[in-house]
Order: sequence, then structure tokens, then C-alpha cells
Amino acid sequence: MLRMSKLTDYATVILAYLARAGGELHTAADVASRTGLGVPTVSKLLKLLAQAGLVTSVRGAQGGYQLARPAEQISAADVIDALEGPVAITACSSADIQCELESVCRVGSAWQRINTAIRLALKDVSLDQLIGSPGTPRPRFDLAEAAGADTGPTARGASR
Amino acid sequence: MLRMSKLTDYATVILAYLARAGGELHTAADVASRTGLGVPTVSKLLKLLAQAGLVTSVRGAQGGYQLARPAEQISAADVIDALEGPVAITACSSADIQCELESVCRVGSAWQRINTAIRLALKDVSLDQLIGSPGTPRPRFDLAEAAGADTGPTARGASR
DNA sequence: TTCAAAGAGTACCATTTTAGTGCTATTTGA
DNA sequence: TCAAATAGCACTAAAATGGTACTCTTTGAA
Repeated sequence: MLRMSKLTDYATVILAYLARAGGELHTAADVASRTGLGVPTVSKLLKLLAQAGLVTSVRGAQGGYQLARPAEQISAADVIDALEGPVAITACSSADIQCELESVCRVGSAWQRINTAIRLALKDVSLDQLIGSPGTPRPRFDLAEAAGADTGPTARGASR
Repeated sequence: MLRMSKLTDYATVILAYLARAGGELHTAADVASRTGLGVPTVSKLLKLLAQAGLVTSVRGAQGGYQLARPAEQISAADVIDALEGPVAITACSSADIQCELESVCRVGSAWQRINTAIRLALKDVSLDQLIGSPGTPRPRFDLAEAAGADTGPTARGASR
């Protein structure tokens, strides 16, 4: 159900490589050959990651990319946001479509809240943890806090 | 990031209607008109839900559909499983594709574990809660339990 | 000062997935 | 026996996704 696009997966791979490689600059071609991904694809992803502020780029000869901040300070949510934008879970939005039943709309907002909850949880998982460094602290999370909280049936506008 | 197909959303709407309507039988046409969805679409979805065991069907004249069990006993995970199957979060599977870097594969398994964690959480959210009945108990959940747990880099085979 | 390396930006195409529709068979109550 | 209703296929159209190509800009070094 939770479908992440391949590109987001690739982006994680790229970030993981940069994290392990340290602070030096790495060209897109370098990253591509080390990860087994295509150069154009890596190039495109690094651009997106740079725009999102997760990596910094240096143009010109001898240029390249590097992590913008330590892996501990990059969350799973950051990566996903960078690649897929602040998308919501459902499409029950579009103010022009009128739901016939009260319950219908309530359902929509419930999914929204679950989505929010999951995003919150992913904010607590760092790239560091994703890579697999042992001994990193484990954040606690309460899904129902957001899924069940009575924020009212107002917040249902977010489109995908 | 968490993308749910429209059909899954519709299915929730349909289940919500059935839950509110009580134990009587409802035809696909009835559900369609009440939810504003197309009859063929509703028909298709009810079929899938019946196969998944979330609703029971009665064939023939005066037939129809009804919830197979109380709304409290149907989880968000059930609905998603019924519509989208047991899909995993990433595609870094396919044993024929060989990851070049150790870290790369570790990343894949980390996403898998996060996925598992989220699914576990959704199992604790009932249709009842989705519909919006107040006062339902709020399950607690620990995302990092599964996301950070050292299950080892073995479990990475699940394909989408 | 010129050249080449490397990122930035844009546009495009192929593939896959998703959503929706139509038709026929089967069951079953009146 | 008829009609209401689900069951099961198969098919088509549309949208998202992934990947590629091409051109522009920046900048270090010869």
C-alpha cells in the first residue's frame, strides 16, 4: 500500500553513498558508477536533492555534490518530501466534487490524519538510521495521536 | 509519499456506508447512488471486498452486500490489503539485480522495515475509527520498534 | 583568454500502472 | 419461467512514472 516511487528509493541510495563517502565532492558520474544507476538518472536526482537542500552542489570543473548536513540531521521525511513533494494520501479533495454523505468526507479526513501521523513518524527516522548504523536512538511514536485526535472534519482540503 | 489509489479510497467510502447502514443487504446500485460513485466501479470494488472477506454477498434476486463483521473488527490494513495486495514499499528486490554497495541493500531493508511498521500501525486503526466514531480507544504504536530493530539485512526479498 | 569539466534547466518519449466500462454467465427469489 | 442481482472476464483510455537527450551556464586550469 505504501508505495514509494523508485526514484525516491534511488535517492536514498545516493544519499547513503554520499553519507558513507564523507565530506568530499562527488560528481554525478562517480555516484552513478558506484551505485549502478544511470548517469542521467543520478544527475536528475542530485539536482532535485540540491533544490531541496539535502545536498550542496559546486559548479564548474572539479565540482560535484556533497551532503548539506550530517546524516543524522537528514530524516526519511526529508528525502520523501524532496522527491515527491508534500503530497497527501487521498484525492477526496477538489472542492467541486460534493460528497453525498457526511461519513464519506469524514473518511477522507481520517486518511489525511493517518498520513500526517506517518509523516511525523518518518521525520524521526534519520538517514543515519536508514543506512543501518547500529546504536542510534529509537524515537517513539504514537500513530493514533494524529489518527484519532479530534481535529474536526475541517481539514480535508489537501489535494494530492 | 504515502499514495493510496483512488479505488482504495472509494472502498473505504463504500465500507463506511455499509457500516452506517447496518446489517441489511444493499445492492451495488444502492451503494453507488448513495456514495455518488459509478455503478460499475462500485460493483467491481464490492466484488474485491467480498473476495477479501470484508463483505459478504448474497446472489440472486433480493441479494446484495453487507459487512462481514462489525466495523470495529475491520482494520485500515484490511482495506488496503484487499485493494492493493501485500505490496512492499520498494522495488529493490528482484534477486537478479545485484546491488553494488553494501549500504545500498541496507537502505532497502530499512524501508522494508518502516513499511512493516506502518502496516502494523494501520492494523490498529479500525474502520470504526476511520468513520469518525468518537470515544474509540487509541492504540499506541512504536514505529522505531520495527524501523530500527536489528532484524538483520536478510529480509529484503519482498517484491511489489 | 580560451577550453573543457561539470552542474542547471528544459523538453520529450516510452512504459507501466490505474481507472473505468462493457459484456456474458450464474444464481435465486417471486 | 422471468427478472434481479452478483461473478467473472476482457478490454480501452488516461495518467503517472522513469528514463533520455539536448542546450545553457559556471568555473578551474592550461
